[in-house]
Amino acid sequence: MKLEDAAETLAQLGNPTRLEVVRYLVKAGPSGVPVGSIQKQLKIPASTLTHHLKHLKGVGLLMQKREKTNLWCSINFDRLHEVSDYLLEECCSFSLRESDNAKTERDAA
Amino acid sequence: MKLEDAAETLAQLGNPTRLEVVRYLVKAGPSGVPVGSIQKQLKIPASTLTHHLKHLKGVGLLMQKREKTNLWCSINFDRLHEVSDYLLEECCSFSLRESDNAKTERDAA
DNA sequence: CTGTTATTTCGATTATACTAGAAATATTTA
DNA sequence: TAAATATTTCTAGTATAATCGAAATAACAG
Repeated sequence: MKLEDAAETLAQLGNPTRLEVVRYLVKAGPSGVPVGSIQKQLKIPASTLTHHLKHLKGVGLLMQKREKTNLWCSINFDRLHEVSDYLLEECCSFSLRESDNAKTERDAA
Repeated sequence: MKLEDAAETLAQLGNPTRLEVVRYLVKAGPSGVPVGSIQKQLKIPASTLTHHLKHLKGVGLLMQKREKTNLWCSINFDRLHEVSDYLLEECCSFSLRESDNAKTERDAA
């Protein structure tokens, strides 16, 4: 994964409204949810939601599939994993050591 | 972790310059690196770098410690883990199922 | 076709972020 | 004190993003 792509994907996740949508889709699971359901459940104006869905789709986090008048949205779990993993690339040897230190510091505070 | 905090943290990671800095710090490990070294290595103008470091510190991703004229910067691994984990919260049951399917398909092949 | 529901486009407002040069402020060393 | 090095503040131009109402389009059901 290229840095530019990771940054762009993270930026899209870094909007409260979009992150809320992403979490809703994560919970909905692989079968997904229609746009309208997201809109009603999360109370996001339709035009605003469309705007954000476009962004999520643009970075490959969102998959869409039409069925009759409904457009079903589902999260791309692989893509989400990919960006999540990117953050911790090359840090594993440290993170183990750090967790111990950090825990000690937290407990002391 | 609250959604707003996660979004804000992800937003800060979603800038190419900052993500580059974060990765540099991740590789640098717990001991960290002085501001000036980041600046020279990544060729980021000093004022721009300070600006971005402030952002990273603001969301708790960056820790700083002064030593003589140098300000040492290190990544907060726990915080990084926290936000990374947040993205996949409540998706495990699905992702496992997905992985199993994938595995099954691989085994069958 | 006509009406109904679902979703998108348009357009405009408002706010916030990125960038970096120049000057200012530490902090140390001679 | 003076000079050297490290980092921050100030400032400002430019760009991009968030928001949402109203109107437009698309897809279907009768």
